[in-house]
Amino acid sequence: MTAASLRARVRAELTEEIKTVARRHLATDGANLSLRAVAREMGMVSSALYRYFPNRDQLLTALIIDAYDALGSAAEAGEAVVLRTDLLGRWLATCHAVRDWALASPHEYALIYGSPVPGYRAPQDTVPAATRVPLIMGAILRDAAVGKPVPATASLPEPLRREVAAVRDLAAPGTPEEAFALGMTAWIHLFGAVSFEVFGQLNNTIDERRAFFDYQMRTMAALIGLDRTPTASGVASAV
Amino acid sequence: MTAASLRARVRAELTEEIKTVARRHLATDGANLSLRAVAREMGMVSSALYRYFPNRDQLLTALIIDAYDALGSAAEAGEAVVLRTDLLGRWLATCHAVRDWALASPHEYALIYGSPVPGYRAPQDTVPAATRVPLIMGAILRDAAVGKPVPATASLPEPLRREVAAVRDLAAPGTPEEAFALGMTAWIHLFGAVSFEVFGQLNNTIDERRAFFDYQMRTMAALIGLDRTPTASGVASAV
DNA sequence: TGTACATCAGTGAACGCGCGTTCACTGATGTAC
DNA sequence: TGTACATCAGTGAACGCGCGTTCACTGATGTAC
Repeated sequence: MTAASLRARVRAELTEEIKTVARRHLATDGANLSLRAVAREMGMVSSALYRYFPNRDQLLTALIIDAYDALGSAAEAGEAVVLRTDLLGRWLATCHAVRDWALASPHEYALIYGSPVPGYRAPQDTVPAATRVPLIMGAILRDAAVGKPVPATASLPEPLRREVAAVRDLAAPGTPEEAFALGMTAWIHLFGAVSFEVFGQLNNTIDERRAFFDYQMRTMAALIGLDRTPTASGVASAV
Repeated sequence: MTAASLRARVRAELTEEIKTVARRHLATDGANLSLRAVAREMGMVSSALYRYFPNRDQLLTALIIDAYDALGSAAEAGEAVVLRTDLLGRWLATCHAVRDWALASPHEYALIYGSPVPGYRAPQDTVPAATRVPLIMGAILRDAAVGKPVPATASLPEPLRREVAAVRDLAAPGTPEEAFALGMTAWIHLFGAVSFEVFGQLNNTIDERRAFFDYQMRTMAALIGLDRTPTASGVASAV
């Protein structure tokens, strides 16, 4: 390792540390994170942070991308462990991994799925990280669609059907629009259920959070026609 | 009207005006609303606001209660117009009223269904206003349940079943747990779908927002077994 | 009805904080010859 | 290998703001006798 790469390495480590400290501050300050507080905690003068991030918004953007990536990795890891033929298991594993991550990192979850930060506009760089969870679900949908009839659904008016088809082509090519539209509904439900729980809407109502979530995800799985395929023996339990 | 009640009346009007101005400021400041900015816009000195609200948190609380009430009124008004026997129509009318209100008042919506405000803890006074929408849905569920068999659902483990039953007793007494659990799922989906749209998760994905929402709500309505009852002729269109 | 007193709304100054960002600078680390 | 120069990280002061809340006060409105 040359001396030059040592400096680069220190820089990379400090950049990571700034983000770690900032992540912790999300808990107290929410999205109106204080650069000065972060600098203080790092034992630096506030202006020093400008060597690492050009301004507050870009630090926020970095945190957002990291959050999407952490969530995506957690979901991918959870899903990867399940037998490929166990579609229901893969589905539930994905959903529970999303929920588990959100409960463990509620403020990062709020950053990406909560109310938009006033005055902040997320740049396009967040997109690839943000699509990781939808892509997992798309893959499951595609596997589920092979050799199945087109499901009966509520009607999809023509312009909507075209938009659904466009998304389908990215996430689950070959899947019928009807099946994919149900899949998008389940995807929205997943985040709706997690947000409800993480943001406190279930307080004083349901304490059996995990069971309730599992019930909902199974309900949606049934809606999109997932089940444990009987040809696979010794199916891994996903939950 | 006596002179005393005149003073009281002016006070009530100013209290309303403060809230109206504060509501407008939610758009720029989000939940970290500035009292000084509100006072400035009212042409008052900031300390004068303390004659009307003891502190910033209580002003926020008042805004939250008002938001829940506005949403509740909108939903009740939308639903009330539909023929009582048209259960699907009542359901869709409620859902669309919620969505319409949220799109018209996105920052107030964020205040009540977005990420929690760091450092703010909502007091119990918000509860009655917050339950208005669930109560409408409960009434529809109850009407839908009469004379129908218990629906088949994913399993409800015993402790969860008991909690669902407790909520059911408040919102839709007499409804089977299975039907009510599906109803709660649909309720969560409603707010999940609205949040997704209002918080921008559908950007660059689906532009046919209303059609997509309608599709989803119909899908959930089918899940809980709602349909237009054939005995009612001349059913009012809810959407 | 008139007057003395109490209530209340709004003022203005102050306390004690906070913030993001810029800028000229020092001194250490790395590079090229 | 040694030296001159360039790059870079971090400092500290400053700019120009912002904030919630308290407090003693003035003057108008309302109440009781």
